[in-house]
Amino acid sequence: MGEPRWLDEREARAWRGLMAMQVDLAEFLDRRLRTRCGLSGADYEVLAHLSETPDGCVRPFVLGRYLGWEKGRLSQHLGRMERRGLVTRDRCPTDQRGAIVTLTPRGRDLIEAAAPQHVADVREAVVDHLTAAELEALAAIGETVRARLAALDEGRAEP
Amino acid sequence: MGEPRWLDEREARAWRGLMAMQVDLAEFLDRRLRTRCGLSGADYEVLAHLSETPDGCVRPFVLGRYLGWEKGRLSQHLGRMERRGLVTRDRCPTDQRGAIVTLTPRGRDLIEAAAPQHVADVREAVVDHLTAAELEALAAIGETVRARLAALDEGRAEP
DNA sequence: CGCCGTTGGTTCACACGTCAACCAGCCTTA
DNA sequence: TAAGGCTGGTTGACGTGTGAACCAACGGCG
Repeated sequence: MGEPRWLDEREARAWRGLMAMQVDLAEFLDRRLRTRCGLSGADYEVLAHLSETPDGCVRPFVLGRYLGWEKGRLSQHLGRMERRGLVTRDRCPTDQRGAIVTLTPRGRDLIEAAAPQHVADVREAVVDHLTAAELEALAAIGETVRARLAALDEGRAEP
Repeated sequence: MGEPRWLDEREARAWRGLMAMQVDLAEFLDRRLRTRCGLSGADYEVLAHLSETPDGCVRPFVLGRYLGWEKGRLSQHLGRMERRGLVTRDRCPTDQRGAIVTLTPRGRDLIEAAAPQHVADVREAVVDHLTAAELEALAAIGETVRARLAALDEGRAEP
């Protein structure tokens, strides 16, 4: 490998901007969600997906694939959410190994109260303050980067 | 409050792009750092800052302010890094309360090996695949959003 | 049918972040 | 100089993420 190619001024500005924004943004959204709705970001994602299914129930492995979570994490998180009365877990009738997660009324109330709040937060912090061109750029950048990351991960799956 | 203003197609694409990129990117960079250098992202930040000081030592509270970390977190993290031989902690001679963190030779070796790797990862994943205009947009977006967040936090500090 | 690899989930040990309580040393000020 | 607030730092309880070990049920194949 040759000598390192450090970032130039423009590149460093963009990179620092991205990283700093990312940290602050995550902290802001999480804090809002936590203090106004009593939900963590993770809770929100789970409830949001659950509330979008026709009958408010999913197989955990489907949820896991959708969220991109490891199964251990999902299992533990669902356990905590169950203890708090946000979801229930029952044995799946058609596959005796597995479970089926269902949104409780309380869970549904919470997510339905949280969702508009959350969108408002997103607007307040980001979306409403960017130009159409910037929104476009953001989407394009996101897609480019994710494509790169997917390509880089390619050579990692199979030995 | 009125009815929620959901995101339209363009806004949702930008938002999802940003969120997904953020998650994947953090995971990628952390994994690279972890597997190639044996460092977590947090380790890297600490070591990087430490290695930039003239004599490789800092007061923890300075480090904490720079990184934006709570002091409890910093204290515990430094404890773990000390156990791993990356830094040492001694009593500060001029302020008997406090400590002074110093980079060990091993810590310096690690960060000096990790830094070029990390920059290469950043290039590989992001910087080298964006246009100059996109880099500019990213920096501008980051600044806009951080300014918004700072303004929103304004009304939170004093009761 | 019975074996065996795969799949869905749980659990454990550990690393990490947050928050609040706590302590010792500093600094002002009466 | 003693009192009291502030500051730098540690600790502990708790919630959360990661990785591996583990278990039971499914499903294909001899």
